Amino acid sequence: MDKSKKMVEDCSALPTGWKREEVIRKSGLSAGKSDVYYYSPCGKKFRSKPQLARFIGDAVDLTSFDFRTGKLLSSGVRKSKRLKNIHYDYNKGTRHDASLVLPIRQTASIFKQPVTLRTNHGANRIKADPKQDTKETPKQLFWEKRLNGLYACDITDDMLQSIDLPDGLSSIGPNLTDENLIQSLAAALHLCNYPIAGQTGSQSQLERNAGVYMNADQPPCM
DNA sequence: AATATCGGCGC
DNA sequence: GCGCCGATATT
Repeated sequence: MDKSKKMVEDCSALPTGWKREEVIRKSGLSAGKSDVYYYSPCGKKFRSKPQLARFIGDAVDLTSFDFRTGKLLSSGVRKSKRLKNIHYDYNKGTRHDASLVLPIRQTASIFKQPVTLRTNHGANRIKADPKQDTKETPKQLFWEKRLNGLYACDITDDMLQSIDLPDGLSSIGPNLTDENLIQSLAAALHLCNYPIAGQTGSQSQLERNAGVYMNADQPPCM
């Protein structure tokens, strides 16, 4: 068989590193029919959607994934590349950005990997409703830096102007741009059901060791 | 033995 | 008709 490069293309609907291959049957009764295969980043070959689903588990929701075409099947798929990480949750009727599903580390591996987490020390935790407090999920510090370089746009693909940072608000943390802080605040307002108060630790503490003194539940600002 | 390819069952 | 996977061919 052909040892040169196979016709294997990157699959946009799956994590980076996954490949898709389509081979046409050239003989037999089913000549002309095609078979579709996928290759995981570690090289394992998959030849059916059930087989694929068993390996990726809950990491990716494949209900809207069409195995044959390799694309997300929905009535109106956005063609913009900027939106390719955004999937639609048909159960809840809400959009989900992969970068906002925080506790899952984003790697090329098909296996879910544990994320090293920092638990908030009780002393510097923001006071919150006890009922909601039990349901809180841990976050990575400065996770919103992953939002850098992403922009909102309207249906005509025109970029929306980001709003300016209000006076009296300063960002805390390494290389955090004003725009990134805006994104962080917007995400906090969207995701949190408790007051957004910013950081409460002293400035010098935060500068010295953000890993210890930062409150990951609050945006990196004060 | 491992992999590529086609057959064909079952939904 | 087609997805899926067993059966068979190929290396």
